[in-house]
Amino acid sequence: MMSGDDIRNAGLKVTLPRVKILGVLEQLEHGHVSAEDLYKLLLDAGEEIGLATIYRVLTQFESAGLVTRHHFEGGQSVFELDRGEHHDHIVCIRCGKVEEFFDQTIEDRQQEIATSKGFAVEAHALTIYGYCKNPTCKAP
Amino acid sequence: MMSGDDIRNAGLKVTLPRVKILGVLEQLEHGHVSAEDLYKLLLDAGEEIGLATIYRVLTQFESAGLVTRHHFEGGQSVFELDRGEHHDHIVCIRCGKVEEFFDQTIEDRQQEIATSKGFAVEAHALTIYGYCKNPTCKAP
DNA sequence: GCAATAAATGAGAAGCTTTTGCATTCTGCC
DNA sequence: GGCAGAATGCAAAAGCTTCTCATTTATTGC
Repeated sequence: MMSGDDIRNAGLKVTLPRVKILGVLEQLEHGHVSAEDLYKLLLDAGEEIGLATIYRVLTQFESAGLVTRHHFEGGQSVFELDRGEHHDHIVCIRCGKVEEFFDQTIEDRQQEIATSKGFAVEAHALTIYGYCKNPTCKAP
Repeated sequence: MMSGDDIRNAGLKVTLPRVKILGVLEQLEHGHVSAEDLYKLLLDAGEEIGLATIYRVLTQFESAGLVTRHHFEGGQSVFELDRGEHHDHIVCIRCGKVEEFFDQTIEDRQQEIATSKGFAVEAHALTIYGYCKNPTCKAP
C-alpha cells in the first residue's frame, strides 16, 4: 500500500495531484495505464488536473522507482506501479489485455548473453504479443 | 542480396526511392537506422527524396516482410532489413550500439509461458539495455 | 515504342504524444 | 500565519509520424 510517505521519501512534496495519481494506479485492475487514460480517469473522478502534471508526476515517480514505464507497440507509453517485483509482459494484440510473468530461466539466459558480449545489463524489456484465450480474440 | 524483384514481389512498383532505400539498408554496418537517419544518409548521397516517402516505403516494406521495425527506448522507431533470421537485441545505453543475438532457450520458454496462459504468440520483442565493453561506455 | 492508367512521390500541413515556459497556487518549515 | 521554493495548469511548442494533394513515374496493352 503506497502512501504520502512514498512520495515524501522520493524527495517530492506531497500534493493532491500526486496522491490522486498514486491512488488511481493502485486501484487499477490490470495495473497498466497510459498517461492519457490516467488523465481521463481522474477527470471522470471529478479531479481537476492537467495532462502536463500527469506526465511530469509519472516521470518523477519513475525516477523515484515508484512507477515503471513500458513502451509497448502502439505509440504511447504505459505506466504501472512498481511493486518491487520485476516481471515481463504478454499483451493481447486484439483486446489489449496485459498479463505479467516472470521466468528465471529467461532472466539467467539474458544475463549470460549480455556477459558473453561484454555488456553490463542495466535493464531489459521483454514483451510477447499474441492472441489471448478470449474467444473474440482468436487468431485470424 | 535484395533487388527490385523483392519489391515487385511485394506488389509494389519498382521506383528509384524504393531501390535506394533498400540499397542503403543493405549497406548499413550495424543494420539499424531510424527513418530520420535513413533520410539524412540519402540526402548526403545526393538523392532527392522526401521524409514522407521514407516512412511510407518503410511501412510498406514492413508489411511485405522486407523490413522489421523495432521500438527501442528513445521515441523513434528503428528499422532493419529482414534477412529471415529472427533475433533479439542488446543496446548500449551510452553509445547506442546495437548487437543482435538469438537464444533458443529463451524462445522456447516464451512459447511455453504464452501457451500456459492461453496466448497464441504472434511476435515478441526482447531488448536488453546496458553498457557495452567500450571503455567510454563503462557503467557509472 | 507510346499512350493510358493507376500508383508513387515530394512538400507541407496535420496529428499524436510528450515536454516546456510561465504566471499562479500550494506545501513544508519557521 | 507567513515565506521561499516547489508544484500546478494552461497554452504553446517540440518531436516523430502520417496524411493531403498536385505532380511525376512505372506499368500495361496496343
